[in-house]
Amino acid sequence: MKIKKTAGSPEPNARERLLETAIDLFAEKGYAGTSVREIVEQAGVSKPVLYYYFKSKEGLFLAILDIAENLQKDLLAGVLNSTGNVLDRLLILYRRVYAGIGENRNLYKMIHGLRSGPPQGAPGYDFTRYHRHMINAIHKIYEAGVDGGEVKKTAADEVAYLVLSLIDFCLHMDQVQPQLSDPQRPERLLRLAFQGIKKGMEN
Amino acid sequence: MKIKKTAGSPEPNARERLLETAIDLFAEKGYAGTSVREIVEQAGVSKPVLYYYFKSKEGLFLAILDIAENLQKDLLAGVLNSTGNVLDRLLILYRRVYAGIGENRNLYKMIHGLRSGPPQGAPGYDFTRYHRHMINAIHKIYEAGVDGGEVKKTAADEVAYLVLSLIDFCLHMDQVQPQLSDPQRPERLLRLAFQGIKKGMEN
DNA sequence: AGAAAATTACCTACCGGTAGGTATAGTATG
DNA sequence: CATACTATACCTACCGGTAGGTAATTTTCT
Repeated sequence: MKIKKTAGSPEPNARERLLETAIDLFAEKGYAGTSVREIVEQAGVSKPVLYYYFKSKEGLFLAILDIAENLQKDLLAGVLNSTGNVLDRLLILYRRVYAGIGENRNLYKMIHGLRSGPPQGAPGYDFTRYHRHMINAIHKIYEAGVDGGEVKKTAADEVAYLVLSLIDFCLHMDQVQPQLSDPQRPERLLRLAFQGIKKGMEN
Repeated sequence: MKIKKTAGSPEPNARERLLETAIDLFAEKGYAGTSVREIVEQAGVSKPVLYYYFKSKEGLFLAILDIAENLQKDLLAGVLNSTGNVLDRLLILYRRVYAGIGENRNLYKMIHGLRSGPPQGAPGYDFTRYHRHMINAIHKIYEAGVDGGEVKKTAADEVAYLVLSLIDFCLHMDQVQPQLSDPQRPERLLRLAFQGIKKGMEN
């Protein structure tokens, strides 16, 4: 009983290749800017194969987004298992996210582009979910710090926005201006935000 | 005789209408997602009119970006004429930017989408210029504060990134999740960043 | 066990429709 | 009459999607 076809079969199957190729192309040129012809050509399959596995260009697109959301869910679940003080845990959050993005660069790039840009003819999809998941995670970490008396009790919401804003910004920089990017910057900005900018706050 | 447009011609001319319509559509659906047919139809002109004033879809696109950059240049020049302490001037910066965006919502939306997303088949254009202009302005404001002994001397660059990150983030929210947006948030976040998050930093 | 039927996984060739862009012929005004 | 502007009609290339077929595997029936 064969497990798969021709036991060797080292190359990923057509479905897998289509997903990977589509992620790359959508990330690079956007949804409307990428034709199914390009995708199937670069994936080395024929057009109906795409329509066989996903039933349309939109179906392929949505399958990719499904993968992405599961990745984020798993990642954040892992982060929330961490222990330590607020700053440490926020840094863990950032590092894991950063590492996750490094492993799926183009997937993140694609999401990022669609999250902040026009739909480009792509099917309706609520991209704010990724944002909400992040805010929720930061909120939980911060609340643990409030309970432990480590950080100010006030304005947990505001802090979540502040933290996410600088993480988001650094990831954005990394994406858009990699030559100016610096993986250490979020850590510095987080410390800066913790200590305050004003003179006399040197701690 | 045909009653076309009478001498007065109070309505914006075709060129103007094309620009406005294109901004709206590019903002809403992206560059690749918008066809020249849609643009000319909605602008109430025929296709060759577009090719007469701008010589291609790309030409129209670049003309819009030219307008946008001049708007930003003028706005930042005005902000740098302001006086006061660092926080006040940063708030002025934010408020002017926010007001400017309010007056040209779709123009900003279009830039924002292209700045953080894939080119969508749009002609090459360095969108990082907008970012650089902002960083420069914040930097100048902050340096004035350092000279006046108002803020920490260290890490002027980092502060510029911190400030821009939260302004950017709030504008992004305003764009992407207006229901969660709050024009007052940047002001609160700026104050929070100035004072620090850590307990004992209450000022 | 072995033939028949169904399912899986892919192909070539082509569809109607629309994309960006243009050739040509006007009209209005200085 | 020349320049600026606008309309009709049309071009080719490419778009997303499909019709119809096939080779190979798996399932069902006897």
